[in-house]
Amino acid sequence: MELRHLRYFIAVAEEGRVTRAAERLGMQQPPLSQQIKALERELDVQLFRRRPRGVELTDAGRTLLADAHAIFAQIDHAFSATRRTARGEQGELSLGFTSSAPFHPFVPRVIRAYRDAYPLIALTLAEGGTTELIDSLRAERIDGAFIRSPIADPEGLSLLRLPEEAMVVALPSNHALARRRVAALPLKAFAADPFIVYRRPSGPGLYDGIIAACHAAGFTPRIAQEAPRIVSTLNLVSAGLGISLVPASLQRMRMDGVVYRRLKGPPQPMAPLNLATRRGDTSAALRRFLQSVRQAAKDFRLDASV
Amino acid sequence: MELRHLRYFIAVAEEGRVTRAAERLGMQQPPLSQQIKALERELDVQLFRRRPRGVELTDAGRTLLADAHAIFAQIDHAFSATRRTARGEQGELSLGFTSSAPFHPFVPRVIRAYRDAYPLIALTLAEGGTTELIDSLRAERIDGAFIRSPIADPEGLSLLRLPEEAMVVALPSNHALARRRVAALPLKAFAADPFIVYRRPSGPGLYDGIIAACHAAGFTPRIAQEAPRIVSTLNLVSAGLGISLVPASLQRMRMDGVVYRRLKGPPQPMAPLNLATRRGDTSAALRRFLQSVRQAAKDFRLDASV
DNA sequence: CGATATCCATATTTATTTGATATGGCTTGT
DNA sequence: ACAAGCCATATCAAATAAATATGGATATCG
Repeated sequence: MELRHLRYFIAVAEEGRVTRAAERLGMQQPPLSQQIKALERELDVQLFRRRPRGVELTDAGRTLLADAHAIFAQIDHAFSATRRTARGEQGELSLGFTSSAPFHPFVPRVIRAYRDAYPLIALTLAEGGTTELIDSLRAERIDGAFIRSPIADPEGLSLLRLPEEAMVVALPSNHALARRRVAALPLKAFAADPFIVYRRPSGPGLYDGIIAACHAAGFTPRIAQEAPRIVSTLNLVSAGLGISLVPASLQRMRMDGVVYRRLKGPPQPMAPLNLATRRGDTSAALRRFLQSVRQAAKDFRLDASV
Repeated sequence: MELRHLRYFIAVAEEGRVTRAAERLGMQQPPLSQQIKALERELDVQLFRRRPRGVELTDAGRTLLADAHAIFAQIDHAFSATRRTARGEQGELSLGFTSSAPFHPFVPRVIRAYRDAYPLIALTLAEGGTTELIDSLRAERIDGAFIRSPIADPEGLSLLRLPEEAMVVALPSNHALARRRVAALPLKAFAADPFIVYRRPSGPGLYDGIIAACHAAGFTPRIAQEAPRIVSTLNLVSAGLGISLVPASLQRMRMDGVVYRRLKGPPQPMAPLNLATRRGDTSAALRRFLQSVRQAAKDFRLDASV
């Protein structure tokens, strides 16, 4: 059985005569008669009654005709779904976030834009630690990950730099400098404070940037604690264990006992934002997402410069 | 596009290598590669990524694979539905009844047997006057009709005689003979009574049989009323307008003011039962139904003789 | 590290199958 | 009775699918 048989069958059934159906199909009558007969032979069912003035569907033929239309409709559907998938307009995309990434306004903005542009993509979002995200990326459990810092071993991965943001200092609210109602403080003012830093088990994280900024400010910070995630550093600050430098967008996370102050540079330590993907990932959905990300980054910088 | 392309595509997708898929399909590798490429060209979509160790589905290919299975499932379904229809195991059948027919135990029995044997046939049942039923039959609104009497113009129709039943007399309950608690009475006892007979606008109906029986009993009945349906004669009997002869099965219709008495023949007037169908109706569903009817008639006569 | 095996792609030839042409038989309407 | 319309069959031509032969790329093994 081939689709040709069904196509011919439909034409004959609808026209009621083989000759006219052959015209409609752009062919001659005899081969059409043969193909219809071949279909009947394969099904072992008489589909038409041959009448002097044409042919007439049998009950069985009527049954087949109804289903034949449905079959072609389904094939059309399958084809357009396949094409949409190839164009990246349909399918699935899994994205990961490190805990602080969603605070950066760029991230929710690009997700929103992408969802609006490609509503047929089923988007899966997952939060996780940077190391875990990179593993998931390599294992193809996710297709992209918003992370802060560059990664130690970029082998096979590709990193897209996104707009970075300033860091601010998070102080316990009973800190001497927290009482003063100033908008910004120089980094050097915290030379004596214990620092709580975010450093993941392997790799640099934001750690190096902070140390470097302190050095540039003329002191070596005293590291009191290390926390595995940026968000958890705030808990330690709140407990009064020290101060911390966190991305400015974290200020949206209001927390009892924590006060934020901008840093009056230079040096102005910055928190990067990156999108990690697999190098050589051919997924069209991802390709579209990267387009959206690049566009959003351009728009974002434009907004910021205004 | 032909189904061949989809068949080949499924084989390659499932095997993961063209060579092995070709073996499974009983063909060589090069033509298979070509057909896959032809499918990709028609869709204008890359379905596989060629790898050194085989081929790998793209996202678009995965989409198509899922749908391809569904397409073949639907085709299988269409084919078996067509075959079932051809065998008369699936489809539709419309039957008509004259009002008194369903009282004859044969009729519900054969309907039940047929429904049990062919549950996939959607059965439509309709009641109507004999003339109306015959018209419906000719117009192909129904496929068969259970009627009592032979029909005037059997042109193009076929009549199957079914087990006939005795007629009984229906008396008003205040009739002199109704008071006497006898099981059966001779027809001659009603020589003086006004008769209510069933006669349809055209054609003989049961009328002729009744008249003939009376003549055989030695009198000419006095016709007081004619009623268009057998059942409505009972209303007239109940009203005391006369007596009527009705099929014995009508006794199941208990009616205030009506008493039934068997007739002590000879002569014993009989009520026939017939199944009318279109001559040359090729419907397999009808063919099966006629089989069931013939079988049921055989069983019925066997039961009666026991 | 070179040799080999594996696998897919391309080119060419062969085989199959589809479609076209010619023709005949049947039914209906004039 | 004859002509027109329609489908079936037989034969021939064309298109297309499949087979064979071969080459190129990449991993596997000695």
